[in-house]
Formats: sequence, C-alpha cells, structure tokens
Amino acid sequence: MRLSQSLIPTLKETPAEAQIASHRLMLRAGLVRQMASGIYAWLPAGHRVLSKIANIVREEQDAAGVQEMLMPTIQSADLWRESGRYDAYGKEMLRITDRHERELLYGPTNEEMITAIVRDSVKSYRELPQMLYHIQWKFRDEVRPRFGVLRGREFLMKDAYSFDLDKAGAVVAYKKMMLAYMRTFQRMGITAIPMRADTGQIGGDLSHEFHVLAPTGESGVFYDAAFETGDALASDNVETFYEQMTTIYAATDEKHDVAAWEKIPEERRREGRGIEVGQIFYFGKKYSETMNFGVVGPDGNKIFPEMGSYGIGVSRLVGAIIEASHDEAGIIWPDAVAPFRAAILNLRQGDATTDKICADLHARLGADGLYDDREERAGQKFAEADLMGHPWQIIVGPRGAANGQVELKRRATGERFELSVEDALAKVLG
RNA sequence: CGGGGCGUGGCGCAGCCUGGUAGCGCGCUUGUUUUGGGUACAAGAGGCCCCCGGUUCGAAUCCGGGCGCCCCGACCA
Repeated sequence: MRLSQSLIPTLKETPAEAQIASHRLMLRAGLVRQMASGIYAWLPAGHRVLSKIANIVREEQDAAGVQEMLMPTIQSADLWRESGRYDAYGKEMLRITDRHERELLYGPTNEEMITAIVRDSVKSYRELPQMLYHIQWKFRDEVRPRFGVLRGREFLMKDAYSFDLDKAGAVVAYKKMMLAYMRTFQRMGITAIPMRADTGQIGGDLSHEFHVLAPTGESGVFYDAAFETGDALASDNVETFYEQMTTIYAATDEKHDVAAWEKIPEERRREGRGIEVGQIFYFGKKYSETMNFGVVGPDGNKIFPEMGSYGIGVSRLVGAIIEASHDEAGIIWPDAVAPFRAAILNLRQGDATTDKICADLHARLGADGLYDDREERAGQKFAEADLMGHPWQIIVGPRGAANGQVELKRRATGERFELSVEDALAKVLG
C-alpha cells in the first residue's frame, strides 16, 4: 500500500479524550476514530490489525474442531424471556423497538440464541457433542465506557458454545478450549495467564479469565512466576497442558486465595495488573433446562446437554496488545498482528535510484508492505513509522542506494542493518 | 448512577472573571528549498465560538435549559 494514497491519518498531538497509552496511540497512529462514547470506527490500518487478530482466533478455533457460524446482532426479546434473562440483564442491554412495536435487543452475548438454534435441529444424543463459534459485534451499554477499545460499548467478540451429553464431555471441551486460547494468545505475541474466575452473570461453577499483563490493567492479578515458562504451541496434549496451567497458582483479586498464595516460594510470587482478553465457562444445564433443550438418549430418556461458553475480546485485544507492547515513540506491533510487516521509507522521493529500489521492494512485499512515498521530510517519515509500529522499517536513502544498500531497522529492538535489497527482503519475509 | 471537569478552524490550546462580531502553535494549500531522525523560507486558505432561549445598543464572554465528551468511584468481554 502506498502511504500517499492511504487513509492513515496520524496525529502529532494527542486528542484530549485519550488518557491511556493504547487509546492515545490508536488515535495517533490512525487506527480508529471515536464515533460516539465507547463506539469506534476502524480505519484501514486498524481494520487490518483487527482482521489479523480475528484470523488467528479463527484458525485456532477451527484447529480445535469448533465450527464457525454467524449469528445476527439483533435478537428478539422473546428469546431472552425463555431464559429469564430479559429482566435479569438490566440496563447494560440495549433494547430496541421496531416499527411494529416488537421488542428487540442488540445482543450482548448469545447463549440464548445458540441454544435455540441447536435445540431446533439437534434431537438425538447421537448428534452431540457440538462446538460452535462466531465472531460478531456485541453491544453492552456500559455505565462508563473508557480506555478506548478496552472498554467500548460496541465490541467485536469471538464467542463459542459447547454442547455435551455429560459433564465429563463438557470438561473435555473446556480443557480443549483452554489450550486453544493459550495457543491463540501466544501466536499474537502476548502472554496471557489463565486465572480462576467468578462466573458472574452467566453462572456455573468452572471458569477462567485470561489476562494480559499490563500496568494499566483493570484487574489486580496474583500469579506464580512458573507461568512464564508455558509454551502452548509446543503442547499437543490437552490433559497435560490443562494440568500444567491449573496447578500453577494464578488468580485475579476477586478470587485471590491468600493461604494458597503464601505457600508459593516468595521469589516466585508475582503481583500486577491484568487486562482480561478472554474467559471460559462451564455452566452445565442452566440454559438447556430453562430453554427446554433436551435430546433423546440411548435409553429413550431425555437428556439436557451440558454447556459451556468461551469468549475472546477481539477488538479489546488490539488495545491490550498495544498496552503490552509500546514505547515512548509509539506502538511496537508483534509480527503476527502488525498491519504491515514493513514500512518502506523513501528518503529522497524523486531520486531515480531510491524510487526504483522502493518500487521494487513495494512490489515484492505486496500487502505486507507500506510504502511511504510522500514528499515529507525524512524526520517525519521516521517518526511516523515508529509511531505506527511496523516490525521492520526499510530505509532507502540516496547514499546507500548508490551502492545497492538499504538500511533495515527492527522496531522492537532498535537494531539496524546495512543490507542489500535481497538480504533485507529475506530478513523481513523470513 | 454519585462526584469533578470540558465543549472556540483538522489536532492541541488561549480569550470568558472585567461583554465591543476571534487569536496562537501544529497541520493543510501554493511557491521556493532537495532535504538521512516530526525542527528551512515566504505567502495563503480555513471558524454556525456545541445547540436553543433570555438579558443587553451589542454575547465566545453574563443567565436558564438541553445535548455531547472526558476523568474519579460503584459495574463488566
């Protein structure tokens, strides 16, 4: 993409409404614009990040055997009356009336809807288990939206639902999801720690929240340093991995167990702040029973399926990743979620040699490259590239270009290399 | 929902107390400059001063009401 032809409106100064780092940087790097309190438009670069994150989530859900589908954002109030949550949910739910005075709502979550869908089609125990997910916009009318996309009212979420014949099956689904989540976050270049959690609104008795460590996190977290050694991508055994994740102490302040905490050797105790980026629940028959979803069992008796739900805050992750990975100059994108792998900085726009090298790099990098072909001063190009946080910057100036050399800079470390065009490309793409 | 604050060109702000139809920096446009880490020179464009009403000869400024946004607290992916 050519920067001169892109809508990536960077800002030199921070808009007054943005207080925390990720929000400031998302506005300054031209990723989002606020359209109303807690409601954001995703501009081209921000949308690329959002899509990359959603795709990693998608790939890991697919790999775990979860089926993708798509449910609507607007739901019927009647559906929620079946579970009794229409009255229970309170003002967080955005309620809408259509032209026929029918009561609708903008979905804050989808347990009722998925239960109704599966109920309508699944009649026999032979059709279970089922695991389904979608990635869809949700709306929760938060009393106080803040921190940019970290606590928006409208947000993109992956939510998955499992249906099993018995609790043992549901627990298998739960453990599978734990591994899928840890793989997902690891691939995004962040460390998320699963912590024992309250089941809250949704109900149930087994739940973990996944927290990304960041000083600006909303939750206080306590964990054993042994966590830093986990590698979900290298783990192929669900049971072993789950065991490993849940025997090491980790809890949010809500579930903090001081007695257990004090058994951990002092040098391994870690306290900090966390941003919740996902949560998994096992809640049994809560919805299958209230919404009368039963299947015929092998002996002809009715069985109410055991359910679980599993969420990942896709849009929240954009902010969370930035909170966990930035410096004074701007964002430092992990490679897997960066809007562009590399920025190509032409320091002498109009110079035949630099123009040619840049055009060549641009063509070879394709969608992975952002070509800064504007007639700006070099200083501005460098500063904006740092702000936007591309993992690599390929700097093409007339001095090096005369010898076929470019400078390659790694954003995360500040390392610089003088390389040939081919070597630079190999490093960026490799 | 309780407490606090803000709303003035695209962004950041001053002006408001002590009414006289608006100013600064950045950005933007044009020309010059050919530039190696947001820092050159010159000229220029751009404002329903959030909205409605009131006071006044006159309102960005004073008064009333409304809307929007932010921060702290209680609540949540």
